[in-house]
Amino acid sequence: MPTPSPIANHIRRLRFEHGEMTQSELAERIGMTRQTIAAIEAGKYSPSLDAAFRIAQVFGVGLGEVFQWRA
Amino acid sequence: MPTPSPIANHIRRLRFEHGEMTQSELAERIGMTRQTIAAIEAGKYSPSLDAAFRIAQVFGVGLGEVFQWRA
DNA sequence: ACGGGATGTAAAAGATATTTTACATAATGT
DNA sequence: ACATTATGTAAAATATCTTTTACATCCCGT
Repeated sequence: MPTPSPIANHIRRLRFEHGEMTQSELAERIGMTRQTIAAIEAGKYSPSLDAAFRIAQVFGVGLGEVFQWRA
Repeated sequence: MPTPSPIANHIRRLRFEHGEMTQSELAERIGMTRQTIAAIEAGKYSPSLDAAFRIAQVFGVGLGEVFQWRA
């Protein structure tokens, strides 16, 4: 299991706020797999900055509105 | 050599705006190596979100003011 | 009760990021 | 001229992220 990250995220909320978007849909739209979305959403590890940017863009918000740093 | 990333950054400018901070100093402050800073600064690959957050915090700005997505 | 869609999770393989070690050059101060 | 500091860069090893494959449960509609 990957190392837990000190980064909180609001992916799940954003998904539901955007038409009940499913993990699979989100994954497909940013070119990643469902498992990766699930892991990031669960905070199992911190994603690449690239992945983070693509996720934020799907929701039309800035990085800071998806991921928050606590440490 | 790592893959070039579609992410632009302003680390170098920010370093100089913050007391001519050196790559080594920045690296030390965020617990990474000088080579990693150099590679990120040169856009050789996109850092982890964790590294990105730590860099932004050193400069006291948000992620978007350090890294910008173009793609 | 059954089937399908959404999610949780895990192990192994693959890809990418980061460290370590090492050497090079340019700029600066003495 | 010499030493020191900052930076560029590279190869190999290590760590971390991501995919692939697979199976599990939960929930909802029929």
